[in-house]
Amino acid sequence: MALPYKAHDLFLVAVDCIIFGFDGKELKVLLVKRSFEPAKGGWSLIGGFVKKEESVEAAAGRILYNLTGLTDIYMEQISCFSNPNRDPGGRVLSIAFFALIKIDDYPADLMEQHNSGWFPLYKVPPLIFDHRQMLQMAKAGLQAKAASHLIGFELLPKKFTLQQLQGLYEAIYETVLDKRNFTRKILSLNVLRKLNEKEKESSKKGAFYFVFDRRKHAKQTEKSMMFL
Amino acid sequence: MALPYKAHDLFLVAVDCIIFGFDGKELKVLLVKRSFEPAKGGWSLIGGFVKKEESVEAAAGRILYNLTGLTDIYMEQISCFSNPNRDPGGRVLSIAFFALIKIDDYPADLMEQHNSGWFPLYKVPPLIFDHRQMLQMAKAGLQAKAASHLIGFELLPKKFTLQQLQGLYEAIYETVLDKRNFTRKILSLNVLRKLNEKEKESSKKGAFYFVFDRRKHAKQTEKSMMFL
DNA sequence: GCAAAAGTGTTTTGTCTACACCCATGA
DNA sequence: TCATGGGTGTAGACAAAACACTTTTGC
Repeated sequence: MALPYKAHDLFLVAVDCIIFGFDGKELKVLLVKRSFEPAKGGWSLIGGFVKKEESVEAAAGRILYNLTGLTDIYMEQISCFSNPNRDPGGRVLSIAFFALIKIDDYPADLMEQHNSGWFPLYKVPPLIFDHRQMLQMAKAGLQAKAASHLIGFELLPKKFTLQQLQGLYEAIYETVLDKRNFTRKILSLNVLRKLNEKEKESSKKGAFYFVFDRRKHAKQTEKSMMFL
Repeated sequence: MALPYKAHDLFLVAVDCIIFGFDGKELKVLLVKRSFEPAKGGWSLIGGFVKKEESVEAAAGRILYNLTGLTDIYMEQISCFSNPNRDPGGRVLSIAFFALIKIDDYPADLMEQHNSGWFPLYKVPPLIFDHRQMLQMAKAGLQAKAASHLIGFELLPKKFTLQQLQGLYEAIYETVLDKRNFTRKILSLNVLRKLNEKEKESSKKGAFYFVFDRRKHAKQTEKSMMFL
């Protein structure tokens, strides 16, 4: 069969991933030092080219796996970036994704190996191409999503204290929340299970651990998570 | 200079536009009968291929202009659709946009010329490829955006009555709103200007026209528009 | 015994919801 | 004069915001 779409322009298509992590205090983004031209040596989002036989989602998953060794990473498409001059190396479209990982799941040896590093959002170095803009949109997308869906847990260890959870939301929204109001609200969502175990690092008294309970969550109709 | 990105796969890239219109009663989407293979004769979103020297936004604008003769159409990127089998005619990525137009701005003669037609959202015929899925996402995107931004006015004529405006939000959210609560809320946003002129078609008494006042709007901090 | 973080309730405020009648007009 | 849609206010329920002290325990 003759291909019906002759005579149209062809594009290289990349994906770039804004990988967020949370260290208990700050929201951070994972960047790599680019190892090839153009813009070799510049700080860059994690990216790569899409292959013909895969979707862009599959490509993002593959690239994240290659970098981190992790599968089933929470991921969401942000936008297609397509300014004709965005990449001096060629005519490349890029589909940006944000991804949420538990910061401890990304082993330090891989960080060295890939020349990558975590940067707090307010200390991000100059980025190549339009990656700064991608980061801005990813941050906005994360805020929007977290306002209505319980995605925060993707950024926390399996068990966490309420104060860590509150700190995460404070980091995402760059705001300060009232401890009592936050506790009441999050518990009223009925998606947490309290463990009989305390985190004793950061205080003498110790704070109870909680886990996100998917069973409970499935039973809830999603309430607003707007903490602002 | 040698191109640094050799040996990566190339893609055709299309844009598809979900064009919404509002006739005073129903939210509608503009579809065309496809005039070429594959899927010739099937109902399709309005689309076309992206050219090398333009962004996807520019491509969408060009395609909308070619179809409607309109410029400065409100438009928002939804998502990239990239399933390898989505288009039997070739390996085509598509970037979906939703677009909002004032339904009367699209002249009837152009509709005939392009074999296009307006369909209420609950009476959409089977669509080609993944266009149904695009439409679903566009609808969700419209609802999400309209909840926090005053984009509804893009779908209404310059002057409109409060009942038309309410009808629009009811159509977008597929719900029924209380007239008094709606009136109070929308007027409290302080973005409308009441005209000294009445619409007398649909009632004996006549309903005052309002216009969206961009000056007032600029002075407001965007409040929630959630009417649900 | 004291420093440091954990945990816990009440009051006030504002917002959302539900609800029904009179008005102006053209036919 | 009557049928039609236009326009308007209030009370109750609920949710959000503000706010401070006691508890635990390792040092």
